[in-house]
Amino acid sequence: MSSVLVKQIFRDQNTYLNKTIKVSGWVRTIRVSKSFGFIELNDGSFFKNLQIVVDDTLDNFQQITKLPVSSAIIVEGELVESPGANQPFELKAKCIEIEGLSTSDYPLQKKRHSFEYLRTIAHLRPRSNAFSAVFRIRSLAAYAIHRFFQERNFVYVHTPIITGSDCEGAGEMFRVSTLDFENIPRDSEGKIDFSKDFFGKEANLTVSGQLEAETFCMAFRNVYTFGPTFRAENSNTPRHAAEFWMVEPEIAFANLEDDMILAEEMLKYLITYCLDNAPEEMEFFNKFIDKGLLDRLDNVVQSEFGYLTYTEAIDLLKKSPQKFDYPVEWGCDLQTEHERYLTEKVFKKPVFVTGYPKEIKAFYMRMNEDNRTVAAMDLLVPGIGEIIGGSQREERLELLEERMKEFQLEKEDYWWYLELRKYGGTRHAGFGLGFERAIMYLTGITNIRDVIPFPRTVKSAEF
RNA sequence: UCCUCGAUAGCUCAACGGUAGAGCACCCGGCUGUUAACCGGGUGGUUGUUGGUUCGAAUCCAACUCGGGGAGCCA
Repeated sequence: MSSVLVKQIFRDQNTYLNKTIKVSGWVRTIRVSKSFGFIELNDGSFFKNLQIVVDDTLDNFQQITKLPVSSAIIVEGELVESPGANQPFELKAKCIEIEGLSTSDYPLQKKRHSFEYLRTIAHLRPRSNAFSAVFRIRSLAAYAIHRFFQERNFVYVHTPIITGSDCEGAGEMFRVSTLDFENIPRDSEGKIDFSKDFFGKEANLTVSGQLEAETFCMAFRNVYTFGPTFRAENSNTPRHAAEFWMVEPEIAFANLEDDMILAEEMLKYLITYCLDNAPEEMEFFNKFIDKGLLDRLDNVVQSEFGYLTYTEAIDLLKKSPQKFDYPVEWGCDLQTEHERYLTEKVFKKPVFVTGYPKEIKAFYMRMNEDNRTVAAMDLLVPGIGEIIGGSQREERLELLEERMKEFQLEKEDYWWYLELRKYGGTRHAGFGLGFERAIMYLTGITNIRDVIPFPRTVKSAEF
């Protein structure tokens, strides 16, 4: 007899009810009396457990009742309606085979553990309810990203993880090198001789696939990247990791408005997909992690996102009755407290801020008519802050070169990027979505370390 | 990197200058429909590390390590 997945049983119970079936999984908990007992079995396919009823007609009943938590077993029995209130059906075991024993010092107990503790046992935490839910959502969300773009004929580009161009100034980078640290080659000026290194030049882990994505954008029109990204910043916050995943679409013949429409549709698609395909997990988050989660997500899906310009935002903040620690002045970057005020207090939903002063944004962003702001947008969401940053790209070669000069960037280092403007460059735009921040927003989990299977952060790369 | 709070049993916490405790977990026993099952008993500690103050330190002080929260940087 072949095994049935617990998810199949829950989704299609009429097919299996009153039939003899076989399931396999791990013991989450056992409750026993003298001659009968209950096992909660989780087989990994589904968030919920299947209740197994055992009694002393089983020839290994004594052994079964003493199984340590997390033992792996194979159960054959009849699926029947359950008289208990907490489950619609249960499996009356006829035969239980022990696949793999656990031991009584198994660290996960059947009570609530702190996220801090679970982080110290990252190899076991996917077996807990919360992380089982988080990582199934992460998987579904990744799939939803691909579906969203593929349905719209976007081409998925694998931009390089190792990059030779120190582009963008998007952040501190991790160096990639095979040089012998004990014996570093030097040139005649005493500087490190990277011509002796593996790539014959300095190389780093990517901080963004955007510049490479733009090359494919000019060939495939609409493209996206989805992969790991690295920042070597000494950030110690619940929202930053050294290794994280980013989604970066890039669209041709498009302006900033098209970019924002795409971002809004993508986020709504992502939320809807997870609500539709993992209702049990989403209910769990709503019940145990963040009581207002489902209401908030529903609100996001239903409502139009807010829009305002940076200049309007500054005016709003200046008129605000709320006192801020940092002064508000046109030309300054918005502080976290300002962003939170806008998205949490004023709009109470996701809000796009556009048209930032050129001095505080990257060189590739398109100059506006006023010659002092650029066509940039940040999407701010309640509880997380900035979740998306994007812009229309500067397609006018002279203006782009001028901006690079202001940023003291060498034209030669960006020769291929500049050629995109030379050979039939078009209006184009794109954005970056922090995948983990999206997962945090979807689940209500407040620490990025708890939405990454094995998080890498400052002073931490265990597992 | 800065500010701030914390570290006591496997886990979550109490004890706040005078013999280190509870709940859960775990072990033993009981229980014929449990739901973080229940009832009875038991095991379990160099109080993060190092140094200092004191007759006496989990408790006061200092440094370090690690962790939480806030800020900066950003996604």
